[in-house]
Amino acid sequence: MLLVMSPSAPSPQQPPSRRIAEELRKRIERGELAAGDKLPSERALAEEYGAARNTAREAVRILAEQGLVTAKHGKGVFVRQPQRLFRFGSDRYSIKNRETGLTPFRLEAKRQGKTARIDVLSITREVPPADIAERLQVSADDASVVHRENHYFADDEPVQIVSTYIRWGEAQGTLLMQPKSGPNGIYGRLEELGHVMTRVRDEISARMPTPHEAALLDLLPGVPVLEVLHTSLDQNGEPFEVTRYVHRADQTGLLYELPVEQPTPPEAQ
Amino acid sequence: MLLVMSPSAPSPQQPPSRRIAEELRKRIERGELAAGDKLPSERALAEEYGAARNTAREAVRILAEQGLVTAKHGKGVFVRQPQRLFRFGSDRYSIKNRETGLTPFRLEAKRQGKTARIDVLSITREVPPADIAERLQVSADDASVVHRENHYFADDEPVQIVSTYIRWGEAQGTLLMQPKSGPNGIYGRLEELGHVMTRVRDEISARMPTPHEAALLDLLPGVPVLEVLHTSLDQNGEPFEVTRYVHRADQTGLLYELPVEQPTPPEAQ
DNA sequence: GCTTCCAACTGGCTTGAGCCACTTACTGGC
DNA sequence: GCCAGTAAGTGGCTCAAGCCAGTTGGAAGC
Repeated sequence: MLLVMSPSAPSPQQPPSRRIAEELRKRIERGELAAGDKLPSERALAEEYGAARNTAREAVRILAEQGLVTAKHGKGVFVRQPQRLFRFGSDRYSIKNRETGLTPFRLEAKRQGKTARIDVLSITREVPPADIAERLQVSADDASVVHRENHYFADDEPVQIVSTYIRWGEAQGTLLMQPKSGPNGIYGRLEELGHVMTRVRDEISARMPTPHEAALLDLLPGVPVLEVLHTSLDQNGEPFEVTRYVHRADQTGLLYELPVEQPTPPEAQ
Repeated sequence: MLLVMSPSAPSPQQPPSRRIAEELRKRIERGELAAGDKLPSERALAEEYGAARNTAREAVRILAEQGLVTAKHGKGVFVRQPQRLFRFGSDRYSIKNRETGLTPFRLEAKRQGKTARIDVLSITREVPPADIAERLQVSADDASVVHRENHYFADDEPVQIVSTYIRWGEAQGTLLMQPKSGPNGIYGRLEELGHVMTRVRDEISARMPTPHEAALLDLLPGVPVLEVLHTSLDQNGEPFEVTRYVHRADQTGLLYELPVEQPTPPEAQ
């Protein structure tokens, strides 16, 4: 039983909304529509492609989901500007940076000519989330940690949400419970408690934001977040502090520079 | 002129589709709908909330965009399973791993009980993209590099797209132009050329996939990608190889473990 | 028992209509 | 000159209806 194919339609039959989205994507990639340019209105697109407005609208939604364009209510749809990434380097943990008296965030902001702002949202004793408890080696059933939540801004735009967890037993009654944690910040206090930051472990993942995070970070549709689960290890290899960073991925990136372990001579340590 | 507010509606007036999406999200977070469970059908949701099917459908779309649920044509909409992350550790560059004879990817796959497959897609001389040329310190106007494109699979599921760039001048006529690049892979050959990998620099960002990447990686809506731009530096601090990794973020993560630079004693080296 | 077919379910996508909210520029009054 | 008002344009969102395409399970035929 043979079916004769219609001689037309050599393409794999895409639905109209996707076809329109792809056409627009090509126009953007070819530079016919540059960053910042306004796309034709939904009604204009509909007419141009002989489709309903909803179909044109769906095409725009697809592009927005890909992070290519941004709609502004009452104004139009615009090609998104590729943002200069705010890089968080692995030297942000470097102790020598403390000598400047600036936190790594303020340092990086200054380097990029932006003003930094850090809001201390809360400092509370809490029951830790499971992943935190596991890494900090504390109980996930008791209020075994202190949680410091900070929000970071560059030029008054929210950039990252930072949640730091420290053992309650160590923080209790110290400056670690205060917004102003003293010289060299919390790492200064933790060092006084006998924890010298010797190694760090950063676990990195990416995902779409929760609605709560999207609101806090002022995120547009189609922008994921970078999540870094950071563990500080002291001179004995013991974890003494765990921090969860949630970055907006359209404005921030990470940079790790590290030495490569060379092969050990046979039989030697 | 005073307006008397209707005594109801204390909430900030969310549109129905978002309200439905939020209700469903709460049901999932409360565990009433567990991972793998099937949501009510679009038609059922519409009736339940007294809305049109399109509105219920929009609610489901919002959840899919957040990566919470996945629609399967003809079957239904299901709560997404949190996947065990395939972790790429910073020791993947460690030379001591070469002793096993396994590439880091095969090693990690074995550790997780999965079968690894690596497809060599192409090995071609090319004009490098601007970001690559800058990092490899070659011309972005000539065909100055060799581009090796590989696709990595775990249990036959695509996991990452890897594009490695090497200087054409060094690769020309060597095993670096061959799919089987000999003992210890390309790093073995590059070492013979006098480049001992001494430091690495990884630049990490997250974004939504292009349609092309989404197809290659078999990505569902609402799943971002992790992009790692990796530069290998030799004993002289010179870059000799740059690789772009594109990971699917729902199944992979990165792990960096590194020593913290201690403060240098004043005036000493 | 086996297979084939079909009905009823699922999501995928489009249509065309309508109302709302935000933005902009122009117009008219003062 | 200034300001208020308005009209026209934009996206945001919903509706009701319809057809298509996978999926599933049971009924009918062999």
